[in-house]
Amino acid sequence: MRERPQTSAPAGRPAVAARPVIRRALLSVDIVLFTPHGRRLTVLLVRATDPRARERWELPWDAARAEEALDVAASRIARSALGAGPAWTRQVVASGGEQRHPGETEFSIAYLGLVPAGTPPPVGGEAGWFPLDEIPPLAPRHRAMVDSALAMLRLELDQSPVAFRLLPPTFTLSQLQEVYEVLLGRKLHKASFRRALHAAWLVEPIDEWRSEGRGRPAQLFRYAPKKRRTGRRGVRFDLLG
Amino acid sequence: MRERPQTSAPAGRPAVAARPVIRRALLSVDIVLFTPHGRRLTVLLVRATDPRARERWELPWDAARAEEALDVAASRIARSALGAGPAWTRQVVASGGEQRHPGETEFSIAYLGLVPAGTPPPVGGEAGWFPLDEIPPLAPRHRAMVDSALAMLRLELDQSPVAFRLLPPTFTLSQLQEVYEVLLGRKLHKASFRRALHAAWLVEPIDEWRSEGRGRPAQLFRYAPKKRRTGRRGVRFDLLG
DNA sequence: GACATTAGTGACCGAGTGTGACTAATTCGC
DNA sequence: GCGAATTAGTCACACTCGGTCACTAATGTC
Repeated sequence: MRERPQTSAPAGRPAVAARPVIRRALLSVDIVLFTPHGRRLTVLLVRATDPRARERWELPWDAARAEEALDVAASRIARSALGAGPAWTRQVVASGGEQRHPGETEFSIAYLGLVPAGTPPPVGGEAGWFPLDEIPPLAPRHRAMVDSALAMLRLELDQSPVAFRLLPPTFTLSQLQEVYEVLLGRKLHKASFRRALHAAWLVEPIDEWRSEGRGRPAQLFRYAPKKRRTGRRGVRFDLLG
Repeated sequence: MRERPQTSAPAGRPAVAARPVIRRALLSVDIVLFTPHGRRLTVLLVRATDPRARERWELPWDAARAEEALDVAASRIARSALGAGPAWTRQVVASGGEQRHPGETEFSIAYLGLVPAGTPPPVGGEAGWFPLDEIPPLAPRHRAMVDSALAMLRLELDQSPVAFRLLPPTFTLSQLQEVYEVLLGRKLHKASFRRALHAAWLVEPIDEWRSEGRGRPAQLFRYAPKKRRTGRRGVRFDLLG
């Protein structure tokens, strides 16, 4: 049980006890927006809103609003930073006061968002897409959010069909595989990828082919999940140490 | 980019601009404490701290404190509710105002904690362990936290060696398997379980046997992780639909 | 038409997993 | 004492899954 309000007597309970008075906290919602850029994954950063440090970059963020759900806030902040909303969002982690936040907020809730390839950053150099290995120095809490968001994204990749949200309604399997490779940050073997995809009944071919430059034309597919996987695996002990 | 503070001029930036004024929010930290009770998993609930609804149950919670890290707060709240600290904690989810919280806080950060079997609830009927299928009605946000915490616990089971924290330093493999079964909520096959455990190099036998009632005595083991698994799996498409 | 390039599939192999059956060592009931 | 019951522990088989190589197919380039 949590600590009692000081008004409650140690032995009995007073007939009318006051509710505990809770101090209000500074709480931000921050979003890590990813988009593929060629074969690299990039993160959206904006110029610091603190006018005393305009040369610094930071993740898009805003204060949490009591009347607004957290995921709605994340989408709003993304739309506000980018013009368009993300194709998918997910909560990543909440962090407290031990690491500095650019807005000096006490607590922050980080979201992850995916944006389709080709979405331009807004005008005027106030925002930009940064490849993962070229991210400028960030406030510690924002730096940790980027790392956590990337880990969460890769965990989520084989749980939900997030990759399809980065593609147009019809796509080739090579396009799909490239999206997975960019998000995972590693190459996949073509035959393995297609075998797993086939077993999952996630896509269906349509009667169209697309020829892109040289090479054999590729059949187009569309996202059409059919079966549910039972997926009853045993214990896996996938530990690291 | 997020909305500008109203003090910044629409065209240029004033020479000295004020930082955006952020409204403070009511933020709680709530903890879902699990412990095995026989072959069932149970959750710790305490009497509502709101004196106007003492007959209701709720999860242990308290307001977040700016000077205290969130995981430290979760441990403190657990210790305050139970006397002893949990063997392991993990952040589960942050939730906003759409669901009611018993303390009427605007935002909450839920933690999950594991407590070794046999830890008694504190005196006086102010707290109790409830089996998962006998949980009394809770505030909507707390009900959702319990469900999320259980899902998170099961996800985490094959990622980190959490089950070992519920056991004494030496244990039999049947004990270990039973802990996994209680946490997962389903039976496991003995041979599969031991084969996977052996492959993961997590335990080592010690030169002691324990006889519990009838049946062949079981060898004792201790947690002693040896190797690191490479664990490079391909894409898995473990979707539900 | 030879070649490069991209798409797509088949087949093999080894590792991993679900499962039933078996042996081993103890207590309980008689 | 002795068999039945009970729990511990292992083995072996079948099947699946995932990594890999090799091959065919269809296009553009020269």
